[in-house]
Amino acid sequence: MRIIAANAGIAIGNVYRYYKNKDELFHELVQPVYESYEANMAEMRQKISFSYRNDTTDVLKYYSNIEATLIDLFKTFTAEMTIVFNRSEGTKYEHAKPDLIKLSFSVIESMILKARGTDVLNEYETALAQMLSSSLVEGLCLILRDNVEGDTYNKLVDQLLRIYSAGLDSIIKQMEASRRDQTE
Amino acid sequence: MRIIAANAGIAIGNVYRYYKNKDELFHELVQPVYESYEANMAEMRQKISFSYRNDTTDVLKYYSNIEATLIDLFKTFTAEMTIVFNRSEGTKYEHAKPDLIKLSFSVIESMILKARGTDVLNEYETALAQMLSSSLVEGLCLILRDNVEGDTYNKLVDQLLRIYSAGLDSIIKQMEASRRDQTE
Amino acid sequence: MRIIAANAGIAIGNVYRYYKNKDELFHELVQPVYESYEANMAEMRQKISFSYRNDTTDVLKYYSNIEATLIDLFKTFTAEMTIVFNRSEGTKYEHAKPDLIKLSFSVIESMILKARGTDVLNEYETALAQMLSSSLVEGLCLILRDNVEGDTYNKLVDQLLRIYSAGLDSIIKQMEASRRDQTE
Amino acid sequence: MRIIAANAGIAIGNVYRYYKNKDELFHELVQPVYESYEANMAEMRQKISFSYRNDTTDVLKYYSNIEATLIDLFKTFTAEMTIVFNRSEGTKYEHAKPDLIKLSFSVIESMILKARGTDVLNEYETALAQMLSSSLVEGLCLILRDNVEGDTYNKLVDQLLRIYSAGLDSIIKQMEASRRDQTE
DNA sequence: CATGAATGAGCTTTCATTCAT
DNA sequence: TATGAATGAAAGCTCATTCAT
Repeated sequence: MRIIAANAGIAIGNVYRYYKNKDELFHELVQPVYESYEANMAEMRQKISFSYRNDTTDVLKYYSNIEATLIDLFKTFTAEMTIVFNRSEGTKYEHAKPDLIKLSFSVIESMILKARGTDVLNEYETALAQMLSSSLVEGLCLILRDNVEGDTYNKLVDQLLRIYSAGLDSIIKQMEASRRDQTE
Repeated sequence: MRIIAANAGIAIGNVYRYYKNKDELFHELVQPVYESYEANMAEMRQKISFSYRNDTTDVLKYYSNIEATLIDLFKTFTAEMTIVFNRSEGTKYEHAKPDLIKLSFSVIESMILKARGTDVLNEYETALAQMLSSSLVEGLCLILRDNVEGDTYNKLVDQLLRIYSAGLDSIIKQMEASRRDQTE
Repeated sequence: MRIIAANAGIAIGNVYRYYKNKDELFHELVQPVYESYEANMAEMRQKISFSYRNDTTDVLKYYSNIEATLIDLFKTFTAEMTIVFNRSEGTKYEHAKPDLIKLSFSVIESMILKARGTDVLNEYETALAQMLSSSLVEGLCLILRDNVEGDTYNKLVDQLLRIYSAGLDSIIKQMEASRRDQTE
Repeated sequence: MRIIAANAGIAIGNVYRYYKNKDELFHELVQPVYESYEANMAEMRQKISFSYRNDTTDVLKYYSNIEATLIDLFKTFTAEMTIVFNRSEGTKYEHAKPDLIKLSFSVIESMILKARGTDVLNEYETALAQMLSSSLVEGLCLILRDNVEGDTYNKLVDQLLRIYSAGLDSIIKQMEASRRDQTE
């Protein structure tokens, strides 16, 4: 609190005029960004569940959605989003990153289920989907964390998404092939 | 220290019978694992620099090496390696993960340089190589962090490496193509 | 306690077989020496009060008595007596040195009273007697503290007593002279 | 620190606003007084070594110098000087009293050497000079410790110095006499 | 009897928080 | 409103004391 006050160029006591305590200061800072993130997440979930019902499976499209949202948020609130994603253990924001991973997981999951023609993922498939979604999200976080310039941002996110998309494609094809083999 | 003692089910004073202070407890725990990791890193660096001189560029092979080493260490010392990789800010272990990323970076760098026929990466290529190496290492960390069972470990790491390898291949091909275009 | 046990060459726990706690160990060590000292003090007080009544004023004789007693005790129990005289603040032995000083004071006091022909010391005389007695005792303590060899012990104590005795004599004579002046 | 804070009537945390830690509190208190003392000691040493070269041996004069210095310091900083002289074991001030004793010793030593016509003190003479200097210094400390009023201060110190001076004189004469006996 | 691992009260120090000015 | 001196809970650490072996 001393350091925060010093950086703000005000007296320590004065911080408490605007924020009841350290916790409130933290929330007041992160809350609006987090709410914006949550709203976008809800929208994305809806879009994705809609496209399921309409049998569209263009993965890249969903990810582009997520991408645009995140890039926007990160560009505007880099520090806050970094806190939400990487420094929120023990706060109510700690589920932010896991939520994004869950969303990503559900997309990958439905693709695998379609490819395999089954209803439930087996143990390995679950681990695989979990790994892909979390490493992808982690990768996106890294890009956003390390790159200041906007143009590079977009290019790198595109590259990463393309890599994961291609990787997922090949995994799906593999699965479809092995499914045909088993059927014959 | 109180919490550690409580978790260990012993009195706080007793912790100090076995570890001189909080710092020593930390190092005593992490040091041997870290040393093992450093030794493996040194070996990997040698192998990689050797293969450079002999013009072998089978990326997968290097990554398999790194993979095997890390998997071994993480399997045996999951908690300690997690600390070294994710909780070592402000300690002498903090460069462990960056070092691995640097190693990965140098592999990717040399591949790009060969494909482009140049000596130095431009700004975007640097950002790309940085992104690929750090997201790959982060992905490996995630797998190792989240998966207990040994067999799944290996399969997932293989998958991730295959994805990045394929992604890198396509990027390289793209670059070679654009190079030919420029030359003609 | 650890250090004491280590010096004694026994385990820490074993110390508590013989001494209930640190306080008791301290008292058990110092008590007998202190009692011996107290007994001697009582005796000296009696002798001195006896000689008062019999109008003997050979100061040196009383001091020789105190001297012999202290030398004996210090020679036999150097460490313990040093504790009693110099390291007993906050314990029941803390009055040991003040008591000796008081005794010495009472001797000097009675000599001054006789020389001045009065019943009570004035403020300056009190301070003087206090200074002489305490510095003498302190001097004796120093000799006993710093000198190991017995023979030197005695010679130095003799020297110091002679100096203070002569000093006292000259002060007394001064006082008697100024008394005569005032009377005439 | 709790006790110091309690005695000061403030909270423990507040002590650390004014003193970085316990050590600094101690030094901040004692340092200026100690420096003043050291400066005076240096001056005294110079004066004494000068008078040696000029064959003046008026002991009383040197002691008066020391006396005036100490009285001044003790009067102004009674508590601090008491700490420097009696409570400084294990700190950098612990040599303060020994230094004063050494100075006093060197004065007495040179007087004895002159009286004896020798170059080096024998064992007994060393012990005697040591005893006289340390008991004198201790006596001065006692006066300064116990007496608040300034006038009494000076008178008592004068008395003590006169006693030791006279005692030293008689010892010196004794030595000169025994020297003549040996020569004849 | 002897041992030393285990205990926990109490120490110095830090830092979020309060409140008189 | 703004200030920063004052507060005290809690952290790391020490050491006299206990107790199972």
